[in-house]
Amino acid sequence: MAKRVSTKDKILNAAEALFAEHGFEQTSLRQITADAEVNLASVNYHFGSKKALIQAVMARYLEVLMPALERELIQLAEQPQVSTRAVFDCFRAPLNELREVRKHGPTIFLSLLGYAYADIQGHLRRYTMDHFGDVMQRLLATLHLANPQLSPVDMFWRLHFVLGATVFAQVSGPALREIAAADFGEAIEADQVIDRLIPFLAGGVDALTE
Amino acid sequence: MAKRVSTKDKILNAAEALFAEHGFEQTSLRQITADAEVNLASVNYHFGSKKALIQAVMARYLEVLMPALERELIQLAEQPQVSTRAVFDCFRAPLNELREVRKHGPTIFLSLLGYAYADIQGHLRRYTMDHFGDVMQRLLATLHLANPQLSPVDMFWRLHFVLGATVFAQVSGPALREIAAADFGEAIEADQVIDRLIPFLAGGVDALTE
DNA sequence: TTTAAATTAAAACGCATGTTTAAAATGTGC
DNA sequence: GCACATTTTAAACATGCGTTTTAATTTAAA
Repeated sequence: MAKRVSTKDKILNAAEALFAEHGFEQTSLRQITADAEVNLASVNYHFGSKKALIQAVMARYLEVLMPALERELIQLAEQPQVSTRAVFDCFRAPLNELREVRKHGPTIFLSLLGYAYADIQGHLRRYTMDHFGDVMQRLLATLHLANPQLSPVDMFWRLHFVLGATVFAQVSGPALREIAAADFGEAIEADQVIDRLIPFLAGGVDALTE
Repeated sequence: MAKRVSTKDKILNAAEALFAEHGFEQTSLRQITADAEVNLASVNYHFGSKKALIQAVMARYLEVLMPALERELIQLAEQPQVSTRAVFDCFRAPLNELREVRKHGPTIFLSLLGYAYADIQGHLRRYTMDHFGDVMQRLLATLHLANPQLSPVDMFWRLHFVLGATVFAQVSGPALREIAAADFGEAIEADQVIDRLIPFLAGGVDALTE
């Protein structure tokens, strides 16, 4: 008794898996529709274009993550003391909530975000900026609470270094985990990468300016 | 009296500029040969394939940077004390030497490196790993001198976070500099991004493990 | 100057992409 | 059960890509 899944959802599920593994540009509609076992034309019928499909895939996660992250940041800002580490820890719970979207939601989303950011010139920059813009502003403000000694422009740059390390670690994650397992005999899960990442990021943001 | 430039060099120059701005996959041979004002087929005639052209573009910089970086790292390892910051400062002189290859050599090279790394699945991963492998080992070893309290696998991950932040900062650099200039009225040069980056990286590597 | 090699040039090839079309099939409300 | 809207299907379309081919041209050696 297989449960009926709509063509639209079949496409979204197949697309997000392929996008997370190979990136947006590297994934063709033919691969997606083959995996989803639907007709090629149904993507354009249901979503209009590949661009719109990409945004729909991202939206499923953003609509869960963004309100949760904003909630955490607002809550943190009410504390008398705010540390850089506490700011980054704000991401933990919202990312974990993505598990409700999908089992490996946190990993998938971060991979997608990585590819979205890597696609510098593309339409995704504007799209993600439109959705991330206000949260980024709040992030900057909260980080400034934690590091009042850093100028806004200093914090701007460090926040983007943080983003860079994060999305890059995630995109390179599978290959790196493979290398690490081979070289150090220590296989870590994808989810644990962020545990290694957060202390690094906090240390970088807190570093003294030169 | 215009100086004669060989077709091969015209292609290399046009290709590296387009690659650094748009990435490897996003740049077509037709764009390159149009900019270089040479025939489309000359790329395959002189280089054999687009892959080989990409490698030739990278090689011009790698052949200058790698020996210089190795020299610096060897020299540093002879010191009685090695700090993380000192390790990253080892990159400054070798990167600056790329100015002899081209005026904006350091910036161009880091952009190329960013795209090379972003191209996870591609042939460039193997190519760059082949050329970077031993230097990466030396980097790991030198960083371990600076941070004996970190385990090799910890250092492995942090080094890749470093790489991620670096290449991402460079690829996103132009867009970010634009935003920074608009939001903070402060336009910084591409070369200065690395001055902001190095303290961040050193702080991240030196951070306490959780 | 002649002859052979190296280079440039224009055109086409084969392939993959996103998209559109038009007909067939399915579902839905009366 | 009919009529209409929705969805699925197969095929073709238009475009851009890296590459190859073949001939013309330039260069260099004899």
